[in-house]
Amino acid sequence: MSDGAPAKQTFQAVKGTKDVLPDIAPYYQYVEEKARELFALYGYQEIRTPILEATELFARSVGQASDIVVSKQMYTFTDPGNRSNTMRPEGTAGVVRALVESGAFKETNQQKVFYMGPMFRYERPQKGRLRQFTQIGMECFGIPHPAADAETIILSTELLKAVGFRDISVKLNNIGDQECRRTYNEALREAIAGSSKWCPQCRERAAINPMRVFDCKVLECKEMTASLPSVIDFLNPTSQRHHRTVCEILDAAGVPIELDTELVRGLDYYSQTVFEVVHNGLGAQNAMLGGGRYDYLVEELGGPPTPGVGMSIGLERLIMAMQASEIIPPPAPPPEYYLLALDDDSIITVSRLAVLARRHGNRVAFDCQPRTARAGLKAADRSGATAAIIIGTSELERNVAQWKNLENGEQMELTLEEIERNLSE
RNA sequence: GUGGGUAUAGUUCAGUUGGUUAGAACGCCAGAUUGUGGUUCUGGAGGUCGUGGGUUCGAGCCCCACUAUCCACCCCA
Repeated sequence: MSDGAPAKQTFQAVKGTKDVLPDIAPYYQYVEEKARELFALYGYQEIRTPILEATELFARSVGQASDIVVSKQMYTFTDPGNRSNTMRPEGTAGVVRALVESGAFKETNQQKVFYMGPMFRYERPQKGRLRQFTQIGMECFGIPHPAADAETIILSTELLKAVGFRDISVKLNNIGDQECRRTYNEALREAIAGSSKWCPQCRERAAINPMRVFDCKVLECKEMTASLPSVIDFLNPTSQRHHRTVCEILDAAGVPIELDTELVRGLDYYSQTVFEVVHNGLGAQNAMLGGGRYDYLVEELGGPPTPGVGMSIGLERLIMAMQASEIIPPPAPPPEYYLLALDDDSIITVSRLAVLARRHGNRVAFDCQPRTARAGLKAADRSGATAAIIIGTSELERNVAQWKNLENGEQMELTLEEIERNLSE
């Protein structure tokens, strides 16, 4: 500012955000590509909704139960027009809003869509938890039949298999409809009130969201949850049938499932099927994929009564799991040719050759500046190119170029015409 | 919101009880080869030791605060 050494300001990524540098980007591309392939096979269409939504949309979708807590974990701000906006913390609400708003549900209530993109939650970062993270998700609307639940789970596991995971198992549960859950929650409250050994937090959970006691990490509580009533015993006949059919279809499809009556989902709009896939390389936040049925959400968000089932994948967690499982995405293909200009006079000719080769679909590396033969070949070698084409003044004068095979080291002198012919293949 | 760990070169990390000029590996650049890669050898660049204060004759090391980061709790759409 004043005198002395100028202080150079440096910047770093905002807390809880992460750069996807070129060494990691292939993981994202690979998973996204596999996901797109599968969504196409299953007839799911892409939908892209804004990152910004009216705050009220999310406030409504998550309901009152976790209202206070959740609102603190959202990126909410007042825009210059004095409207309260929120950066989406999840994908489903925006998708529902878009389909309702566009009138899609008036033509047919059956919609199969997928999305992928960044989500934002204002939370304390830890392993597997960022403030900006990426989700790939899918939603199937309008089909109450358990076959839709099963298809969602099947696609999920097929995707994980396509990415390269082996021995994956889906944790599956059914939490009934709203009526079942009301009676079940009451039973839980009673059971928890019956013992004084629960931790203070579990006592609080009993009041707000009793099923969450199954997530408690206190050892004593964990032991006690085993003797709590099971949700399965509170399912009405419809829910029982639904659950059984989902299991039967998955069984027939050869999808390994692991029934887990302690698997819960907090929010009111969930119903029936809930599922999750965890991976043990992920730390405390070990779910890499989760989903379930939500037959009450569309109506809650102002649409016609429409059942729905969906899932979403936490891409960063999935990638961590890939790394823990040593699944490596295919690397970007190396250049076929490495074009090397030894001096400034050769740049125009080499640039022209690069354009020619690329127009014919060849991957070409070119430094866009003169390099010494030593530095250029070193770089060419590292690039993985199979051949280097070298031009300096002595080649320029004679209208030739050196063609060097980088695998066996053989080098020959070709006329520019011959080079052009080769690069046009 | 709560608790614990960490912060030294581009990266991963050493750094003795507090002692002179802060090191290694990898990477980068260059030379050996004045226009030819991989292996090898030699050399070089690159650090406000996170920031600010304190203790001390002396601090990368000890103390305090702040910041960042990691992990866990809480919560988990």
